[in-house]
Amino acid sequence: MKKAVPRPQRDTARAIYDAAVDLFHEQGYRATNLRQIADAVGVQVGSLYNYMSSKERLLFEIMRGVMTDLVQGATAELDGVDDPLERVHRFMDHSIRFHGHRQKEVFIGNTELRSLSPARRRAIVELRDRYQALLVDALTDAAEAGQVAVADVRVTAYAGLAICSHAATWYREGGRLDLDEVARCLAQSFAPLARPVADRVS
Amino acid sequence: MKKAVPRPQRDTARAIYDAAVDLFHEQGYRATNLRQIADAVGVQVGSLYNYMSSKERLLFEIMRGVMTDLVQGATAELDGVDDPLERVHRFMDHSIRFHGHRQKEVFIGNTELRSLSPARRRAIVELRDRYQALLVDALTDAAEAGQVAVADVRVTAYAGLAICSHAATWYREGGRLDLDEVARCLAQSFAPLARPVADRVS
DNA sequence: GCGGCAAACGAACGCTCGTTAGTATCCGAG
DNA sequence: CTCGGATACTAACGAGCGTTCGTTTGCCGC
Repeated sequence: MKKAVPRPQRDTARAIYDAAVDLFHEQGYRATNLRQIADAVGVQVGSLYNYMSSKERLLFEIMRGVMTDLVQGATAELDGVDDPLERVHRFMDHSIRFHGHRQKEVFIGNTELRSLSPARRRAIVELRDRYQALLVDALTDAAEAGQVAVADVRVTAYAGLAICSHAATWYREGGRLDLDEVARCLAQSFAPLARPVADRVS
Repeated sequence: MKKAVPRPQRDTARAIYDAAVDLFHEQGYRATNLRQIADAVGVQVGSLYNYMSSKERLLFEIMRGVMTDLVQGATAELDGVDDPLERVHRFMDHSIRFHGHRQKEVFIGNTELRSLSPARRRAIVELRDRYQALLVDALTDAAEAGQVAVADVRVTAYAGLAICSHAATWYREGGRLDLDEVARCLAQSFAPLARPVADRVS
């Protein structure tokens, strides 16, 4: 009677992941129900449970995946770079690009922390803290080396992180500027990386 | 049998508003149910409807209130100030303070746009656009006057706005720094407002 | 004192949602 | 050819939620 035929060549697990990313990004985790995800995949609700153990677990996988990639990417980017200010620059550049490329997942990661159980939230927060520490440390070194003058390293770092994560909310691929230009302009908007403007009036 | 006694001197409408701000901020709009709000107020669920027409309307009132105050406050702050760069400075300073003082409401305003019906969302977006335009315009003037060198005015403005709104997510009253210090440090982290550091290496 | 109104109560409705269970179908290994 | 494991389907449960409704209570002006 009904076609319980698995579509050939279809990776359902991946399709579920992608649909969840899209919908969580568009509507938020709480506002998205599993029937919407099932529809997007082209499957019945119950079938989702062949691939996941719970809705919250699905959210967690998304967040852990993107945060892990973010930490590893930034760490790799800084590897072998000694100059502190250059480290700050690399961090910002990589972060902005990452937030542009994986904007939906990053946005979910920044937004849905509250939707996780305490234990899972703790795991994500730990990744986030490791990521943020990379900038705080680089900035601290740069300040000690006299490369930048900041009133407070931690607060300044928050400003830099804000610039990066905010990009995930407004950047659109194919927009007026490409990611290269956006990354350059945003990085320069962060005071420690601003080129000294010789001709600046006062 | 039951005490249907209105507590004397109690402004229930205000109590509902305050409880909603707290809970929406802590848990998000979707994750908060009216029974929690009623509990916080000390009232039964049904009684809430003596003061509001719907849950979404309550959210809308919160968002409209804070966004209106933000636009008006920033506009007043810039009134009579002619120097473009000074306008940028005033905007940032006021915004950061506002985001610190009314962090819960502002956070809700930045976060729960998705939870509004299209018509209500449009009203809030319009307020937000007016607020953002203040910075974009000031920055444009400053660039044209040669006071700052920016690769792209709009993107640079987004960086400034990011710094302000992000403050609502991490600033805590009574923390290591008071709001004055935070405002000064954050504003200086925004490149157009960074003091030229004469002794900066390279 | 009495009538009316504001404000609160308790109970219920109707719907949505995450999750589970039992069953059917297909494919590949033996 | 047949058996078993993936994978999908249908159906349902049970809890939670926003909202409505009829009733009750107490205060205030007449």
